[in-house]
Amino acid sequence: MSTSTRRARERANTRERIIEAALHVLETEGVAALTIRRIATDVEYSAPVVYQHFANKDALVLELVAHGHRLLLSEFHHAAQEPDTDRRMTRIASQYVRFAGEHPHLFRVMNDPVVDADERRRVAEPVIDVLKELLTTWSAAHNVVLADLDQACEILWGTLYGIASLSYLGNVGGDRARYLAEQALRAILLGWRTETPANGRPASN
Amino acid sequence: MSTSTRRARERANTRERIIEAALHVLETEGVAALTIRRIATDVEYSAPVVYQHFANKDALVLELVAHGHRLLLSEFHHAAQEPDTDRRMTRIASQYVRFAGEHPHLFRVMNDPVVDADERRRVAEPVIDVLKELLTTWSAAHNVVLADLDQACEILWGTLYGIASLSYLGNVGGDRARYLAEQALRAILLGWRTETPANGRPASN
DNA sequence: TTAGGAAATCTAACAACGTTAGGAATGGAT
DNA sequence: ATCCATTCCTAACGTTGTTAGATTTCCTAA
Repeated sequence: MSTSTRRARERANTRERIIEAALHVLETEGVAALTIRRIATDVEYSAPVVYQHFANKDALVLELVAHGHRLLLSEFHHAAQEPDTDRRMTRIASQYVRFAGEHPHLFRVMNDPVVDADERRRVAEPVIDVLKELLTTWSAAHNVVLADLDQACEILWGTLYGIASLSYLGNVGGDRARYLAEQALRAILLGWRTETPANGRPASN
Repeated sequence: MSTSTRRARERANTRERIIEAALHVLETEGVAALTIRRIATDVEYSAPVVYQHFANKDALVLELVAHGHRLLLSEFHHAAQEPDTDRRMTRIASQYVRFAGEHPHLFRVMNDPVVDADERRRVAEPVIDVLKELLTTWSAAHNVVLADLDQACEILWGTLYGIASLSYLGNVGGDRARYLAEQALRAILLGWRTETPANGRPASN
């Protein structure tokens, strides 16, 4: 009995070590260096051992994607402590772009079509929920009635992703991208506020 | 003499056939099917022949990316014929997202980090120039003085790319993405207009 | 017309990849 | 001490991008 639990513990442990090794390779050397053999070497095993813990490479990468979203989520939670509703939004935007700049390779696999669309949406959900929550309190604070919260959130999410990609694809520098995200957010929010007259009629977005 | 020009013509011709075959494979079967051997087979040559026309696979893919941008540019030119300045902007936004939906695999390689960042920026330039031009006439028509045109353009470009990616990554449907892009554009432009008071003082974006 | 040489093309191979099969070692239970 | 399941490794398969070397094709020049 006790031996079987120990074995399970060891299994879970090496599984975790594989994920950590993969994450380290990805972050330090990029997606091209992320090979099964390389990971196996780093954890001092032969390549097939990896397949005892993950069905295939995509399943392992999915774990990295999930880790990335947890990381992003924690940074969002940190940024969400800002009391001012408006500054809170801009800080979220800035933080998202900063994340993309600080973890470019991770950011890449987090938005790579090779990982299944449903799985990707699933692991990204908590992050989007935070955005949705912040957007709700923001609209309440400004008496803005958004006709469709999901839609507004998707616009924000898409916009942030696009501008973050701008830097990650090398079109603009990281600092500028952060500034762009803040300005884009400001413009969008201002647009929504303007669409809602003082009497609080639902905006048509 | 005349034979050498004929040879050059034949060379250019097979080069073009390779590009067309590659484009066809990419659009119909996706990036995974785009292999050198497959392309060579389709043009009825052996694989090494491809390397007489392109230094490596990336150089060939870059040609597809350039083609994609030319295609996008022509659709932009078509959409830019809309006389109304505001509708022209929304049509551009809509058209961009539509392009991503109709050419998903092409859209993917057009924004793939495997192709060199400088080259990618270079082939995308004409498209961005159209966007910049449209943005200029729009701001003039509305007496909006944008402090930094490049920045405004980058925000637009990033936003459109982000929302197009939303559908291309499977987060939202194609029709909804097009609508989202229009709404995002509307909000941003409205935000910029609001930032510029009636007297035409430069907006702080 | 034919000998020579450049250009074009093919076959074969290399290294690296993801992945699987089959056997050897390990180690707790009877 | 024996058995059996788990763990692990070596070897291999098929595919990828890419290159070397041989072979064929075809124009040029004697």
